[in-house]
Parts: sequence; C-alpha cells; structure tokens
Amino acid sequence: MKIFNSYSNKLEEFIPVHKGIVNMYVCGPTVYNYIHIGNARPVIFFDTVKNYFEFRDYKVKFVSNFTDVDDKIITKAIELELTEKEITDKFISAFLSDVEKVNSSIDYIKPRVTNYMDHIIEYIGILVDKGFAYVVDGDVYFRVSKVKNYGILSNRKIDDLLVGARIEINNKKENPLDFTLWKKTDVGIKFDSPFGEGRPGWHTECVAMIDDIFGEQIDIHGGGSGLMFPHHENEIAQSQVLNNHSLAKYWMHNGLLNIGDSKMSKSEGEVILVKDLDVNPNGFRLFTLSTHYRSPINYTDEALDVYIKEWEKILRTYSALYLKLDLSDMLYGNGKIDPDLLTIYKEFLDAMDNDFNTANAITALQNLNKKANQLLRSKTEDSVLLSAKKLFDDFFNVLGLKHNKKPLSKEDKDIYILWNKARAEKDFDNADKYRNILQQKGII
RNA sequence: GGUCCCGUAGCCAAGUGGCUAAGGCAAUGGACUGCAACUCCGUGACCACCAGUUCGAAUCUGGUCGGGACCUCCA
Repeated sequence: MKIFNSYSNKLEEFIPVHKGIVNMYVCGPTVYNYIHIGNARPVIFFDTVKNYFEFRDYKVKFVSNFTDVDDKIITKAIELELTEKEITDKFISAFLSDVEKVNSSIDYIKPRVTNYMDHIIEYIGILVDKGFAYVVDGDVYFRVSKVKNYGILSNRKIDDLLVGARIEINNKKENPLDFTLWKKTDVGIKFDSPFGEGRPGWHTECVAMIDDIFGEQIDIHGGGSGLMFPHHENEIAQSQVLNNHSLAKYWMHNGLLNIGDSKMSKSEGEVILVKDLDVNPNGFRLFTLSTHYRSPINYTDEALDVYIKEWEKILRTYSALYLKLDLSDMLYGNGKIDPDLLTIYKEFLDAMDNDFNTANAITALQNLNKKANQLLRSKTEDSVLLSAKKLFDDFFNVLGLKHNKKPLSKEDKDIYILWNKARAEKDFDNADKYRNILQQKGII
C-alpha cells in the first residue's frame, strides 16, 4: 500500500508502527455551528480510509476530536445567552447526525478538549520549562525560532513567512510567528492554570490528546489541506520538543471542496450545510470520492446529480442480482470465481492501494456493474452471480455505500412468481397489475 | 510582496516518461423488449500555448497565458 505523505511530499510504502495495526487521528470540528458539505469531505474520505484498512485486515484505532473551547464558541454562547457547554453539546450531536447522514461511521474515539485540560496545561508547562515557550502577562507563546525544521510540513521558510507581513501585530510576542499556547481571558469559560486563568490555544489540543490516547507516534494524521499551515506545522513543532518525533509517521491532507469555482467558507461566500442536503447519501458519497482526495472538487448541482443517478443505476443492478439469488435461495454461501470478476477485484485493490485512489475504485465498481448486468442477461449460473454480489458487498463496505435489501417475504415471492407466470401466458393485464405491486414495494 | 497547486473531449474525471490517453454524464446509431422502464454494443481528444531534454512526454525542464489556494479563524 502506498500513501502520499505530506511530510515528505512523496508517495511512500505504508509500514505501520505496529504490524497489523493502524493508529490514526483526524482533526475534528470546532463545534459552534453546523458543518457544511466541504467539512463533510474529510469525514467521508477518512471514513473510507478506515474502512479500507479494516477490509485489508488491519485493526484500526480511529480518533477524531471535538474542539469545544474556542473564541467562536464563547461568542456564540454570549450571542444566544447559553453556556458554552450547551452550545457544544448541541453542535456535537448535530455533527454526529450529519456524519451518519453521509453514511460515515460514528463508531470511533471522540475526545473533547475540555476533558483534557490537565494534560494540555501540563504540556504547556513542560514547553515553558524547556525554554520553548514563554509567559507574557498571562499568555503563553511558543518560540517558533527555537525549533529547527519549522515549516517542514508546509514547505515554508521562516524568512518567507515573515515577509508575508500580513500577520497581526502583537507586541507581546517575541516573533510574529510565535503562536498562542495559552490565552488569558476575561470573558466566557476559563480554566485555572499556573499561568493564570484562561483557555488553551488550538494547536496544543491535538498534541495533548494524541499523546494521552495513543502514548506514542501514530501512523496517520489526517485533515484538510487548510490545516497544514499553521495548525499541523505547529503540532509537529510541539511534538518535536515534547516527544522528539513528528507526531505521525504519515500526514494526509485532503483538498478543499469549492462551490463553483470559489472556496466555501464559513465567513464568506455560499455555504451548503450537510443538514440541508436533501439527496441520497450514497450519491453524495460517490460524488465526493469520485475526485482524488488531494485534488480540489468544484461542487455544482449538476455534478452531484450525475452521481445520484450513478448510485441509482448501481442499486438497480444490485437489486436485480439480489432478487435473482433470493429466489434461488442462493444469497449466502460460496460463489464461483469468474475471471472477469477477479480482474475487477484486482482493479479495485490496485486503486485503493495506490494512495486511496477512490476515483479508480469507483471505476472498478462501474465495471462490476456492467459485468453484473451482462451476467444477468446471459443466464449465468447463480454461483457466479453470487460472486458478483459478494464483490458488490465488499466495494459497498469500503466506499461506505448503504442499502436496505432484505430477503423477500413468502408473500412477495409469490407475487413475483405470479407476475412471471402472467407474462409467460401473455396475460398482460394481470402482469401489469403484479408489476405495479412489485414496483411499489421497490422489489423490481 | 512571498510560497504553492492546477489547466486532459460539450461537462465531470483517471493517468505523472513508452503498446490504440481509463471510466462516467450528455449526444448519436444499433440490439433487446407485449408496452414501458432497465440493460448491453458501437461512435468522440493532435492532453492550454511555445521552446527544450529524451530513441520516446499529457507526464521532466524553462517560458507565456488562464484559474485557484495558502501566508489570518477556516476541512
């Protein structure tokens, strides 16, 4: 398996820290609002990554946090006259419901920053003791200039960043690039610390939680490309000081999802919220996975619609396979290997092994779809159809495509038999009647 | 101002040195079919432009034009 590692900027063979185990962490949301479809991209992609590792028999420990301490949360709390906890509870549950809505698993470890305050404060203290952070008037800043290799992830040089000159001037900082570890606060929720009352900066949270939950360098750290700088860069800097390693062996960053040609942002432009998305989740999932994860996607209604239809097409084929096997009582058991199906299976594995090329994996799914239709039309023996069905099941599991096919009831089977009988006898009035019933029940 | 990414058929999109440049949508011709739906088969690209490296480039290098991101909270 190969993964493009943002840390080295190279395609690398994936070798886990521990054989057969994948420890991965994906930056989660700051819970002060509903998520938009751009936020759903990493949710869907990294869920697919997890599925694929599991499909390849890895044991995956998947962690994604909730940032539940933040200025935006405090602002929102004041605005709505609620406590911070009421705000974050509300948007955490909204987030999880949106995650499920796009067919991603919510069965993973979900730490909240507020539960790790002791660790965070402890780490900041260590950074201060080691001379990599300094306290000014209740704030604590990280001394970027002390870390060699700062900028390694995002390929930036400190000098180039300084030339940027768009960085806010803060007289307390020794260097404009120094980032906040602890922020003194007057309003909103605050926590006690040796540096004074305040709240932690964003960049320390993930490091502290990863260290506490995994206790060592993890395999994969994922997130959107927007997080590469400064967030992930700062995480690496802190981890180098605290643990003497780069936090994760492989860093993976997904590209952004734009609306039309421009970026979807919480602060400007058009935003489509996941909760308002009124389409088939499988179609949305195919749409999201149809572009390689590192490339940007330009969202348009038309582009999404193509994949909604694609899903309907795939489901029709799958339903037909399922029905045929159900009627023959052949839904379970071992299928017979067909060379073309084997080729398609290999295409799928090759695609996924090559840096999670889901676009090509979807092509394999489409090839399977076509092959299955050909098999269905050519009176193929059921054992081969069963292999095809099992291949669909595998692909669905990895890509997170869900359906609710169940074996037919005795009554429904009888109607199906009557329909075929009527057709054979050219009794088209009755045939149409039975067909209507079957169509209404979604059987055909 | 600094750093970086992208430009493949009407549209979406894979492919990053080597057979006839995947696949899907749309279009169009055909097959199947009681009708309809579904489905299958066929038909399309001098890979933005220019120059260079190479036996050979969409793929590497330089330049031009065009689009976008980051340097500030942002998936």
